[in-house]
Amino acid sequence: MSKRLYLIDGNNYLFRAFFAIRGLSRSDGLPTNAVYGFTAMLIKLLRDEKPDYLAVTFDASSHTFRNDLYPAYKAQRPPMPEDLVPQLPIVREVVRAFQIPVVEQIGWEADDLIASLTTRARAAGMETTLVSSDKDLYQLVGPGCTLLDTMKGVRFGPDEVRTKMGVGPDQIVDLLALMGDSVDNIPGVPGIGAKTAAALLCAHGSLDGVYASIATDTRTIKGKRREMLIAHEGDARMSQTLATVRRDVPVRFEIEELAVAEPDPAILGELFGRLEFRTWHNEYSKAVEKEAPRSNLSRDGYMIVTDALGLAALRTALRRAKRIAFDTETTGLDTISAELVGLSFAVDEARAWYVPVGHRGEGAAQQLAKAEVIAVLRDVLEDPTRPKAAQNAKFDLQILHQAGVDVQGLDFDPMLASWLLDPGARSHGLDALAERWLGHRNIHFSEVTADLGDDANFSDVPLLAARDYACEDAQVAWVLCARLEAELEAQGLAGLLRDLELPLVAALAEMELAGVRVDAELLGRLSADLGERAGLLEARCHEVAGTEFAVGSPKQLGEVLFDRLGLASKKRTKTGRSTDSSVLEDLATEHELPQLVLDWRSVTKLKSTYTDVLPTLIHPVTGRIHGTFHQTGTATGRLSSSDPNLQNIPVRSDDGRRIREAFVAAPGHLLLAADYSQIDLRVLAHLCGDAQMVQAFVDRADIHARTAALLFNVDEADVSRDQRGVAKTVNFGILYGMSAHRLGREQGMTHKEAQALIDRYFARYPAIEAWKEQTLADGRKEGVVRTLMGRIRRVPDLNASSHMARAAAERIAVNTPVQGGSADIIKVAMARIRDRLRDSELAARMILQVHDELVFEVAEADVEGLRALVLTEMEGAASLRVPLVVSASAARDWLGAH
DNA sequence: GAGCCCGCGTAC
DNA sequence: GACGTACGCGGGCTCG
Repeated sequence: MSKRLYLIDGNNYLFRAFFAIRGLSRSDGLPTNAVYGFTAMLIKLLRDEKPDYLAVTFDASSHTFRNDLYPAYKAQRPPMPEDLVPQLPIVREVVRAFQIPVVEQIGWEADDLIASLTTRARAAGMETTLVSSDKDLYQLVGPGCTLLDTMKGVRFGPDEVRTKMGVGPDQIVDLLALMGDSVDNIPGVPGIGAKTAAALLCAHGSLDGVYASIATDTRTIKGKRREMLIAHEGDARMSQTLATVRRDVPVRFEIEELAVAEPDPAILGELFGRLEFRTWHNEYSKAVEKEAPRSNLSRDGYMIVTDALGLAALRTALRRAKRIAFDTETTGLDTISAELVGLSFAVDEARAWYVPVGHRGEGAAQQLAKAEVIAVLRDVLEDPTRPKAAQNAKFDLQILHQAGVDVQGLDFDPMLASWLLDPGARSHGLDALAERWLGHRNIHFSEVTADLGDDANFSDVPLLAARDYACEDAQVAWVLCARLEAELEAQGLAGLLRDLELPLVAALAEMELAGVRVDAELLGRLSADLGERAGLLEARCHEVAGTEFAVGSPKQLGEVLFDRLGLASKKRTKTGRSTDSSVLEDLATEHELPQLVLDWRSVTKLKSTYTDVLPTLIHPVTGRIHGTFHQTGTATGRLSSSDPNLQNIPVRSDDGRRIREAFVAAPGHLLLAADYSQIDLRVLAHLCGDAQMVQAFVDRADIHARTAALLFNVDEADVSRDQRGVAKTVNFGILYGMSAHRLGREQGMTHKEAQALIDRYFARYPAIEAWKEQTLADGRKEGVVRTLMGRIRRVPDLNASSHMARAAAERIAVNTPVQGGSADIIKVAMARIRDRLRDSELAARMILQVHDELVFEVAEADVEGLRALVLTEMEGAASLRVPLVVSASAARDWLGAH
């Protein structure tokens, strides 16, 4: 295939970009619209067309031979828009940053340079593409030369030119000579436009043909038109010269110098940063990071196992290893339906193996059968005395479980280790960890799957590429284990990983695989009901507002409430006036609309987030919903949940509770829900050791009533509902660092009263304040706060100079030991329950965790057996200064189990 | 039109 | 701005 040269008509594109994109400028006011549009074109061209040779041409000066011939040439041009002028040098800078030659020569127009380069390229056997929309350039179209309008996505060959202009490329000059060009101020012949000119040329072939015929042929050329042609022959002849591009300019570039070079992403990233083109800035800056040198990890020790001998050798190496890092490659991320494609193992920094078992296409014939591989490696994988490690081991455990292997002896997981070291860190992915800790850039998944089709997966990756990718993951995981283990030891976190987080991995893996059964029909009925009510409420909102508006748009709602109806805006958000529920509740006394909006929101929230979505997440194979529990999803030590989030299923409102009813047990089974009573306050009581608070829990008192009694100096038996409510708010407020301002607002009291209440709270529970102060002092000194079981969270802002940042950090520092301590406790319980269930005869599975609650699915006959086991393990998960109390009950559905 | 941020609301 | 931890929806803006 011949080489392809692309010549960009710089001025043409600059002007088009300028007018196509309006109002884009840098924050200091420098206009950047034309630069932006031009750059977008350039990037698109490079990506879509992948030129071999490329140059951008510009007009270098306003005076050319055409002005000598005809001083008025281009004289009518309006001056360049003043917003475009400062962008000219910037565009040149962008082009240079892309390593693309800028071709411009004094005394020549870009068109002449383009024509001359095209001529040379044609002689060299190249294909030229002119990137422009200028009709002057149509004359160059022909063999080996087409014109591309990237903005319209149209490529012009001779046929397209003929269709558009009515004449072929070789007649374009004569066409322009006759019709003229008002933009360039080429006179042409008055009275002859595009249509007439084309018709004349069709009839007579060329300008010369037209004038040769004029004397003899009075039939087709007659009247006024004939007179004008004769009178303006001079103009026509001159116009012809003006419109003809020169193909013989001594352009100071050899074609070879126009070869496309790889641009330096650092330069581009920096330039785009200055221009405030954020997306490109990020993209190229990221590319710079990716180009970081590979570390000294070697691929020399990567092996691929495709025969029995190799497999036996691998088995021997694994049996001799102190620690095995392994990884699974699969057809997808859905662990229910994903198929095992290959296994990789590393036993030290140098040696790694890849065992393909499920590749298709090329090389598939060589690979060992999955059953054979599993048969040979099973005893190593299932041997609890052989330490094994894997990045995000939960996934690999699930995949291997589906393949019939029950992995034992999980000993390390870099992802969990990284999270324990800094639970606030942005990413704990293998690639990020390799960069951060080893300065090593991993082969990215997209690199090995890049050239495969849309339906491709890892099983389509060629064996050698798969070997490198998979072995690297095992190798990097192995090295990270060694590195992070030392780090954990140094920070006193190794025990937390070993005794708490790792034992939890299998529990979570099994929970996710178990999934939860939902009643799709019930959800469907709920959706329909909610949808109907939403429609009625929306119509009523419009009616009451006196206008149609998007009820779900806080912006539009704000306009209706505050501008149209004149209600008072009480609260601001970063971008406007708040319409959140507290505001609407306040406004509800003044107008009917706020309450209608609140009702609409509640109904549509339930529908769009739960009843519409949950049925779509039912797995086709199991008929159940398999959410994900993230072990590294929070900064405090809690789990998080997604797809769906099973930890925020409604329970507080009546409508919400109907959704819980849709979470049901399988036939013959029940759901048992067991939840800790007041676990956060118990942890707080334990941490601070406050005598009063500890006594309240030892007495098994109602903590909120007891607090109210202390706050209001009444007998516990005489505490009113309101008093208990206030005490409850204060109890929780303390955990979160609530301000007196908010407490007052929520409880309808003055700021002063609220402050007095908080002061009295701390006076009654004096150790709480002392503990807070101690926690903050330790935090300031060490930069971290700790939970019961030694989990840490970094809180550098405890020493921040900004008052607001410091106050926020202080709330975090106080809340984290409490929230994290509760998380520690339930995690211990989960791991123990999982182990005990495994050894028991009970037909029961743990299926959900909601921070202080565990939900099990259990055969009806085993409910009592399970309840006893669960209560024992949950209440015994930690021994605190206060008892842990758990209540558990069972029912067909989750709502009933409370 | 995809991707992202924002406001909002659900849970503990 | 003012209460900690999450996830996820729809609206709407930016950028492509």
